[in-house]
Parts: sequence; structure tokens; C-alpha cells
Amino acid sequence: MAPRANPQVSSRKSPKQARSEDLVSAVLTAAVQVLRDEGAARFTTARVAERAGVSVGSLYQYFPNKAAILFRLQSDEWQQTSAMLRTILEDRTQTPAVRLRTLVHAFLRSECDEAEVRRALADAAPLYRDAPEAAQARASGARLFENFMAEALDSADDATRGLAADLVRTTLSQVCGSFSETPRSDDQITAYADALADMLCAYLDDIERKGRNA
Amino acid sequence: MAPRANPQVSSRKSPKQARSEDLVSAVLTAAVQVLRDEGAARFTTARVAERAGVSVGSLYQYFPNKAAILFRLQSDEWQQTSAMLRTILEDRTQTPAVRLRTLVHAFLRSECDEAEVRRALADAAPLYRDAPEAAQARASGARLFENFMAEALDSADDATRGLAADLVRTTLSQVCGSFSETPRSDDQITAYADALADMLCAYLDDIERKGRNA
DNA sequence: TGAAAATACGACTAATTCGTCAGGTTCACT
DNA sequence: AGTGAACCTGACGAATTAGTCGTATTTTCA
Repeated sequence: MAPRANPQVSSRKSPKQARSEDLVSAVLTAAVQVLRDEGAARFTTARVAERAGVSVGSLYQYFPNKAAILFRLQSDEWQQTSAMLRTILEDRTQTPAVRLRTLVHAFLRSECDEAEVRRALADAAPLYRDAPEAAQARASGARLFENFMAEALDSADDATRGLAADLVRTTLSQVCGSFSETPRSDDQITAYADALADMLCAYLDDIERKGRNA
Repeated sequence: MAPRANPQVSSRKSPKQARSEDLVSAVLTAAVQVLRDEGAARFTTARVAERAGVSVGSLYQYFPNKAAILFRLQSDEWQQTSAMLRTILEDRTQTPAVRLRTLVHAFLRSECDEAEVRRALADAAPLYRDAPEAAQARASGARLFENFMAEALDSADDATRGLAADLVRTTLSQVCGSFSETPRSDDQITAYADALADMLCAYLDDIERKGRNA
């Protein structure tokens, strides 16, 4: 009875940790499925555990509560997105405007893939958004844009630059999130990304123009 | 026993409807309070009814379910916002750019007032967002911006105009919503609204410039 | 092998929630 | 006052959920 999730197949580290790692990743995978297939409202520990082929008790041995699972999912997501943003924004071989355009396309595309999971995760946000680590993650994302702006806007004052960094970051994340809430074709995505990039670039040009005239 | 909510004080219409109207508005008022003071997660029909000085049974005589209360709140909100947008956007005595700037300030300000209620209402969105009437309301908001764009962007083609209308509307609503999630001072609001207006105006200018050069 | 430590199990508890319904109250009108 | 319709009440049923805990299984290592 109680068939366990393949104890022999596991990227062996110290054997001690093998079972737990398998269990944790099984839970996370199952959590994504439940979120996608059932939505935030039906996301329960029982359903996640069942889908993971694991008992609730075991689940609670590795996650202190339901919110922790969701937060972990969001956190992993942020990590990935951050890496992508960093790669694009810090590529000095391209002009800032080109980088920004590339970024918008990549970001919007990635929001539209996996849109269901993201929406469900957003619906569940009230459960995990006040986690202490969440603020840190947001701050590190903000720094990325501030550094970019320092390079892209050299003739603007600090206040303007800071505001621009905030506005561009917020616009990107919010507008792409909203856009991806309804299913989209490839062409729609490309066209929208171009328009959004146009808007952000026009804004940055405008700031530079004003900065030089002052 | 069973003290009723002031039957004698009520803006007399047909006496028949007086009680029900009082009850409905008492429920709506209470709903806003519960949403503000307790948040979306603790928004229950029992709490709303208690706060309204009314029994759950009565509440269910005028609202088919919990979601209907929330939808009604959101709907009233939209109505008000729509009216404001229309007034500003259709004021032909001002240039489009000035109107847009005025709009951004007004909208951001109004989002920041009552921010708690709005946030809670947004958290509860999964419960009412698929209501059939919601789509209608969104469409009517979209038309407002399309009409404005038809006036503001005369040298752009239809596709560009449509995309711009969508993008400007989405940006306004999403970015202001996100900004208002944390408490803000008056100065912060003004500065952010100016930056956002700069961005949107720069975008429209850019479109016009490209349109004339084509 | 055998025993202790680590891990997993899943039935269960306590709490909360939505919405109903049988019965009481008030109103409009005679 | 009397009558029926409209309205209100709040205890209650049915469902769901988060998280616990005593027991069973597996692993480790002497």
C-alpha cells in the first residue's frame, strides 16, 4: 500500500535528502497543475497532496501552511523572470532602446505562456503577498530598472530617473499581466508588444529631450 | 424586538418601495465598510447583514448571492468613473493632450481615495468578474477611449488608433491601481500623475509624428 | 540483523461559510 | 378590528477547509 513516488529515481545527493527533495518538487509540480486546472478558489492542500501522490501530513512536513506553497511558486517565478530581465537589460552591446524593446517582447511573451497559472497565482495573491520576503524580491526588481535608467537617461535628474524607473517597471508588469488575461494569438502578442515598446521608448526619448533642453 | 432600520425615515417614494430601498442601501453601505475594515477574505453575508442591522434572510431577498453584492458595488463604481472620464474626455474646449493630463490626475487621485475598498474589491474580483454584465461595462469604457483617439490621432491608421486606445486605457487603469496599493502623500500622487501623463502624451505625439511622416 | 531515528500516512477536529426555510411581524386597505 | 400580502428573522443544514496527531512504514547504521 501507499505507493511512494519513485524512491529510486532521484538526483542522488546525500541519500538522506533524496526523498524530501522528490516530495517537495512533486508538491510544487502538483500545485501548478491544481492552480492551472482548478483555479485559485479550489487550490487546497488536500487536492495538491492527492495530485502529488503524497499525504497531507507529509506536505505539512515541508511547508508550514498553504500560503508557503503559493509563495514558493511565486518566488521561483520571480527568480526566473529576474534572470531574464537582467540578461537583457545589462547587454551593453545593444542601445538602451533596443534592449527595452527586446525586453517588452520577451516579457509579454512569457506572460502569455502559462497565463492560466499566473492568473490563478494572482487571484491567490492575498494569501501570500504580505510575506516578509516578498518586499525584498520587489526591491531587487526595482534596482534592476534603476540601474538601467541610470544608463539610458544620462541628462535627466535623479528624481525624474527614479520616477521613470518605477513607472516603466510598473507599466510593464501590470499592462502585460492584464493583456495576458485573455487568450491571444501570436500576431496579437507581437503587435501589442510593439505598441507598448513604442510607448515606453517615446517616454524615455521625451525625458532625454527635456533633459538636454534644461 | 427586531428593531428595524428606521422605517419612518426614508426618502418617501411609493411607500411600498421605501423599506426595500432603505434595506438595499443599508446593505451596500455596510458592504463597503466590511470590505474596508475586514478585507475581502472576511467579507461574508453574515457580517454584512449584521453591520447593516438586517438579517441574512432579508439580505438574500434582494441579492441572489454574495457575488451580486460585490458586483453591484463594482458596477456603481464603474458608473461613477465612466461619468468622470466622459466629462473630461469630451470637453472640446481643451486640446487632447490637456484633457489626457487632466484625466490622469483625476483618475489617479480617485484611485488613491478609497484605496482600501478598491483593493479589497479587487481581491474579491474572482467572485464577480465573470458576470455577463461585466463585459458590457468594459466595452463601454473602451468605446470612450476609442472616440477620444479618433479625435486625438487623425493622421494614424485605424489599427494603430485601436491599439493606442487599448494601451492607454489599460495603462491608466492598471498602473493607477497598482500605484494606489500603497498609501501615498499628495505630492507623490501629483508627481506620479505628471510622469504618467508625460508618458502617455509622449506616446501619442510619437504616433502622430510617425503618421505625418508616412 | 535489529533497533532507533526519520519519514509518511490519512482519519479526524474545529472552524467557517453560503444559502434556506418555517414561522413571526408589519403594512395597506377595508 | 380584520385580512391577506409583503416582508423580516435567525437558527440550521450541508459543504468545505486548514492543519494536527497517533500510528505505520522506511531508512540508517552499528
